Amino acid sequence: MAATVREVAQLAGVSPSTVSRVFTAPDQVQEATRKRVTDAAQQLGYRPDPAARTLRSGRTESLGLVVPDIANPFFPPIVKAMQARARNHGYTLLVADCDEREADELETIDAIVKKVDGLMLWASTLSDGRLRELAAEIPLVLVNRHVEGIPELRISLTPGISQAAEHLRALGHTSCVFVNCSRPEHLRGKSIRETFDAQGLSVVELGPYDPRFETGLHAATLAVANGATAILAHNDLVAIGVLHQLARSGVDVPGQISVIGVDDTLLAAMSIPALTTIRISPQAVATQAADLIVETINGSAPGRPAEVGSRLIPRASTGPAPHRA
Amino acid sequence: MAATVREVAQLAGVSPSTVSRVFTAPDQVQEATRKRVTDAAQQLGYRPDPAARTLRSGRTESLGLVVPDIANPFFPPIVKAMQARARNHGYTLLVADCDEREADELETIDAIVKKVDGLMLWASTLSDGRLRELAAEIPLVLVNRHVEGIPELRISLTPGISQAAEHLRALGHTSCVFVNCSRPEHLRGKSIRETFDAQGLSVVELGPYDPRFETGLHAATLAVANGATAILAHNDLVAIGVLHQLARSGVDVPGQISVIGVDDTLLAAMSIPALTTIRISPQAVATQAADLIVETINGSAPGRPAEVGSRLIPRASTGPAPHRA
DNA sequence: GTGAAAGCGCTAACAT
DNA sequence: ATGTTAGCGCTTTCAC
Repeated sequence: MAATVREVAQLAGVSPSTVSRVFTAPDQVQEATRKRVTDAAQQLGYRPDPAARTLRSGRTESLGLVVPDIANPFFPPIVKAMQARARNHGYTLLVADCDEREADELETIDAIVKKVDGLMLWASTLSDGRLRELAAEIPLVLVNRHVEGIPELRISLTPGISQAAEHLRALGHTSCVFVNCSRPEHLRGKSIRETFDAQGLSVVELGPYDPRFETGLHAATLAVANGATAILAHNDLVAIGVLHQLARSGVDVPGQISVIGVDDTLLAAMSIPALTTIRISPQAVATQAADLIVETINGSAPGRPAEVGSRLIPRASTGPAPHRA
Repeated sequence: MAATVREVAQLAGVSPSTVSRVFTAPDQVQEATRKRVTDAAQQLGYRPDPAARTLRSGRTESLGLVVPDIANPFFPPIVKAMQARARNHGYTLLVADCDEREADELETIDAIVKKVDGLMLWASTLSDGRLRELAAEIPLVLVNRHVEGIPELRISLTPGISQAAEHLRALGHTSCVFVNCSRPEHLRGKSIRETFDAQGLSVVELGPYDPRFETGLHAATLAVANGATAILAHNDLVAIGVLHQLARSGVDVPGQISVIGVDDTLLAAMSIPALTTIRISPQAVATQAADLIVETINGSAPGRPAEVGSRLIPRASTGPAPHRA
């Protein structure tokens, strides 16, 4: 069961190095020899020991991903896709949840740095300095965070926001509310204001709040009081909160108010009415991030940041603006 | 940065063994010596190398969890809680998604067996024989699967189902439909029939289907044609499908039909109307599974299977049965 | 309570 | 194309 290279080598009548080669560089060993080794390995149930391999070679064949909250429905599809992509590259994915807390993030990273060949940090809360230190220690990729000199995957909501603005304008809306739950430095608010302005839509920004269901409840009331006919929420979760509050208040969606979310989590497709939302492709994000970290590990990372876009998924929660009373 | 025990030892004026002890059995070394070592380690930024440690000690300090589909909203809260619990025990959690396919499950397990000290398999599709082989190779815990002689965590829906039956009876329902998506050997159907019978509720079983949203759409139509006043769905996802179809057909929930789900995923709390569901506590599941695998690793596993229960979470999708026409 | 010595299983450098 | 040799960084006897 716990066979070693040496035992396999002996049974196959070759040296340990040859056995090693069969598993790491098969084309360096002759067909016939390779077969003998493979057979011997099979017979003994040999599996290379990753720890020994790592110790000797310095490679773990693992990639680390640190996310703020894996219970956030946005992440599981990304994790799933990334795991598949990592495996294509020959890596195992090690996912760590740091529970949205900075102290935990450091601890979480510490717990896995030495176990992986590269690290992907999602919206890291660490300081620029710490991140630079980290990048000096291990190949690093930042998602949704910019630090000069560190490889980065940017998720751009701009296309989706433009499409949302066009969509709303085409439906005759003029007065919108944006429920903001980003930290100010993210500028999501600014970008939305500019885009909507360009389409001749007025936007009142609410917040910043926490990106929670209850925020949606609260914001819906404010938006109604405000006389808005369209609400763009920070994400699907908040949008669902908005939907709930509107349903509770007897406000018809989309008859009286249109609602748009962000992320296209499964919540969106399954709400009633189904939620119009801005989709960020989990596959695209996962693939790009994985590819980028692998390139970084190989020293072949391109200088410019990778980027994934977004697009509007129109569903039933948006419709024509109501006629003026 | 990449300091070793030897360097730390030298700086602290002690032997490598002492440095090792400071990190693995601190109470075996004197206060003063320990302090010298800790300081030296700090100064050099020393972190023990997990690969070397594993190679020498045979312990990886990691736990593996294999789930059928991490994008299923049932799992992320469990993964999150389990990661926290594992960390409490001093372990890192390695999660692997096998995409509901048996071939992938073997491959997935293979990819991580040698990297963990113990393995938790969720609803494994492997044969009893394979699982026994695996259990001989590595400490193993099965969740939602029974193989004689292998430690097991059982998730019992019985309490939740009883409560659901009582709940429906109290509301005056008599004619129910159960949308089954389990494989027959799971006996979920049988257990529900017996429990509902005992409460004097008639149950028509539909299926088995796949546990998908669309199944709910389809089942809703059948249930209505059937004249049922209550629908118990295989899980929340299916229940939401039912809700959608009913909304589309103008059937009022809970006015005309009551709907109950299973799992209490975030979909349940967020549907409109909010879904009455049978909750399985992710914390309980995660904690029990993690504790069980740790006990198994330590050779202190109890003989009898661990079990976590369930309970009904009444929300807005259930109400009094309509009066007979 | 601390040190010296050995070696976990593998791969990389070098030799052939 | 294959073998020989050495050693990755750590923990674990076994002495003292």
